[in-house]
Amino acid sequence: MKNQELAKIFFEIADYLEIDGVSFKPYAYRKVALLLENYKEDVAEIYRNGGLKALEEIPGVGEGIAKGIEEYLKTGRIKHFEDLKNKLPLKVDELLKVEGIGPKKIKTLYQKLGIKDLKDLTKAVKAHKIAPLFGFGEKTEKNIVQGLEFLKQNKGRFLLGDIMPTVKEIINSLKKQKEIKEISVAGSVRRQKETIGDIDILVVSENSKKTADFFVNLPEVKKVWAEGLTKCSVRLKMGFDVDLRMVKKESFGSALQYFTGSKEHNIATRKIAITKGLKLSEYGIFKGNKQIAGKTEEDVYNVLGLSYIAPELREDDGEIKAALNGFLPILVELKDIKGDLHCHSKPDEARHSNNAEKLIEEIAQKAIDLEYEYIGISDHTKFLKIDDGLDEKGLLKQHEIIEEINNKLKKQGIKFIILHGCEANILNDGSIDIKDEVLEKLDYVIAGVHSSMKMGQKEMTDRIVKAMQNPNVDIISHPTGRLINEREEYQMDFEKILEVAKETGTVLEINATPKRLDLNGFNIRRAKAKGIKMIINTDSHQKEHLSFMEYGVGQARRGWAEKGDIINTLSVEKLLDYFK
DNA sequence: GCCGTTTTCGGCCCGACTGTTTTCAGTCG
Repeated sequence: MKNQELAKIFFEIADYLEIDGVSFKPYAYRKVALLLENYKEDVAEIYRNGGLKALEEIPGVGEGIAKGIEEYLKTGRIKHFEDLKNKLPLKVDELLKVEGIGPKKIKTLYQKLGIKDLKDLTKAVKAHKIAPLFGFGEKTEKNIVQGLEFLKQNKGRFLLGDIMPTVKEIINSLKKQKEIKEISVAGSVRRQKETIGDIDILVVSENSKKTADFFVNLPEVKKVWAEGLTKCSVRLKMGFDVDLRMVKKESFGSALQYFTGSKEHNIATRKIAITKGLKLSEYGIFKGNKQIAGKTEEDVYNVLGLSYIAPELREDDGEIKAALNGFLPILVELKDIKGDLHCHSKPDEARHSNNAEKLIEEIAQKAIDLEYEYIGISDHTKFLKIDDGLDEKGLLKQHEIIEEINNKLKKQGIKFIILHGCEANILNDGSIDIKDEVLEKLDYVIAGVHSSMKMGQKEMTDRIVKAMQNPNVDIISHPTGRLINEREEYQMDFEKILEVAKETGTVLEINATPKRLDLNGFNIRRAKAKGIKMIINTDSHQKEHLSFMEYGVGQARRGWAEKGDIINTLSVEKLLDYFK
């Protein structure tokens, strides 16, 4: 899609304009770039169908940007952008990543020292050329050194699922402190973003000094950046930073709203405040000097004339309008989930063990502890030899084992059932690696791509379409194949996949494994818009992984999914009915 | 450059902190 390419260009144009001291235009370009990054329709398609006029229908796109898009689609470049680059031949995006330097400093550094990229900058600080510059100084130079150092060792953002257990531990430790009256995590963790930069925790404390001391001395803490009565910053042993912010009781709601973000959502809410003659900040909503709201988030939204917006929706992507009109979805919740259908019973370390029955019983017990009504065993199949995939014979044997365990549970009077499925392989030609007469005997069939992931768009689309058209295939696992920070999505026509899923009633998986989260929020929203049913599965390879469910639910919520969109909120009878 | 239940022109989010200044610009979240 040209969307991403254009988004990148518009972000860079915004940076260049900012360096050039142009005001307001950067804001306009960034807004469009942000929108295009995740825009559901291909701009090339929009232009083909409706020309410039259609482009201007896109929110944030006016005459100027529409012409820019047209020029790029026709010639592959935008003259305005090329001119800016020629005027200031810098690696802007690279330099902006250095903490402490922004557009203005970049311009000075280029004009006075000819610094064009990180390499030049590193050389300049080593030669102590920065400090003597007008408007700079010793401290600034030192900060740049630190910024460069951090950039070098910074491995990028952390996976939500990797940091969440630690965050919960810290919150629980803090909750036990008597002087803490209110506590919540904020930031992108609260919005359930798939990757996280750092953590913000908000508290109301009756004894800030005591709370601060307790926090910086937690066993998870490796290094303390700052300790104060309103803010403490630490780095954890795991490598990410946590800020504890202590706020006043009467501002807790507005502070939580502010620190939860997103930034774009905050800007939008503040603009609404302005139209009502009010001012919204992290301290509250003010009419003149008088605070009229701020104790709870609900108050903040209500005073703005909005219904309460769940944190997962706060991306300025339509939620404000929906809240104004009372059209917000009632999002699916973890407690709505009645079972998990993607569980492997052959954990890596026990791949060749003979106690299959015991392993399945353990998974079932874990699911019972989670108050599920059912669990589905879905091991890999024979094409994946390295994963000890089951062949037809193995699947039938497993079927008997599961039946036995179910009988045992029944005798014990436990109202819980183990369903039997598999995660079969979609081969290159779209066929399934297990015979249909065996697939038919299973309660359900998941099919997924596990090989030849780099095939071309048409081939891959045809391959998955053919699998969905197999009447025995109920669910497509991790539909796009992406691995966060590791691997891109398959090349495929996702719109086409969605259409065929709708036609065939195929369920698309929301895979809750932290590095997958596939479908992600964006694609979930596209699928929902088409009326496609989804299922949230953990793809667990050991029983502890069943707890990944919360991250899948988080993505579903980011994708505006409601209970009715997710089939594992159904009772087992209705679920099996659906598969039929 | 975009946009309009305040405007087709005149606006465009808010506050804290830092480091450089001597009242403030730049950066960050």
